[in-house]
Amino acid sequence: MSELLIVLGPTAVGKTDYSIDLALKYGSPVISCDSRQIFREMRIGTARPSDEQLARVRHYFIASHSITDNYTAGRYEVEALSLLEDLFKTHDTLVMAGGSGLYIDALCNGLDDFPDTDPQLRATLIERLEKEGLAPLRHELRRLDPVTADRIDPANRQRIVRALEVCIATGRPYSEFRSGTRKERPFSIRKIGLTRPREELYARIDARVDQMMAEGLEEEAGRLLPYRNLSALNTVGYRELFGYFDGEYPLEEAVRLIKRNTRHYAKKQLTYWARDPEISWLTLPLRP
RNA sequence: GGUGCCAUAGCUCAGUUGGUAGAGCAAAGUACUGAAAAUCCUUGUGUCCCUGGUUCGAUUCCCGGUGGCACCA
Repeated sequence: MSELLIVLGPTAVGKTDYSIDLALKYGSPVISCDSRQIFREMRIGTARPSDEQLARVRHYFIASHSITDNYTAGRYEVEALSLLEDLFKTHDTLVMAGGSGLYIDALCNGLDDFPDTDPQLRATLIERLEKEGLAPLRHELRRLDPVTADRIDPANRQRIVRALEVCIATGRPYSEFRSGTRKERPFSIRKIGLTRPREELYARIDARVDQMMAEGLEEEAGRLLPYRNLSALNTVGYRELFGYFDGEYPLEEAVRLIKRNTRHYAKKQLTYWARDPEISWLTLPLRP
């Protein structure tokens, strides 16, 4: 009986407006599924819904956590699931919206039950990575878990560190935890994918970046500069401005890079979802 | 009007001592299980400006043309 409608799509496609309309239609709040809008310290650069939009419909997981929380997809799965359980007591249909593919997958199918790992362990591994390079870590992973070592691209340091941290923390290979089974959810799911012609999407991205700059993205990024090492700040729109603050290039180059990297991000999102057969795609018309 | 330089991928250019060509950027495609707006991987056929000549063979050398730039009048 209970149904979850998930509005997904590339950045700047128009998810916010669409999901608010849908939520109003069903009397539902909007549950956000966005790994960056979740942070209260990041408003302009993440294109958080406006105060007017937030006033029209109750939103969850918008500005609800701090960049210092080290938020993860695993935590989102737990928190969002528990929220849904609660809301389904009083709603038949709930609307979720967001662009973070891994978070959506975590919620729909569940992540495997990896044990918690010590953040200190990851810090140690990253330190080794910086000092010794990737090769020793790759060899260690091959020794501890050849299956995963074969699966991960040899140059992908982030995923090698992650797999290694699980192997070391548990004493068992990372691949042993990967069951590949989907978790049952006590509600049905409908995924609605929003898309637009590529050129139109890119034009919207360019326009939105200009808009962000006009709203004071530079000032916001400057305020967050002391936190640049947090993974939350490893985000399009902020990292490019940090480079400008460092004197690596002029401001207009930073803006060009933000536009380019946002386009790349949108394309990556489309690639990620292209293989998901559960999505019903909807090509949005030009705005009147 | 004269002289010189330039014309090669969407852009900026390199190159071929004559055997149909390759970098950077842009772009496109791909992978994805607790950093995911992250992190990785792959992809260059293009009338080498046009006509004619030399040559077995011309994008390359030569004549002429067209366009651009610079300098001189």
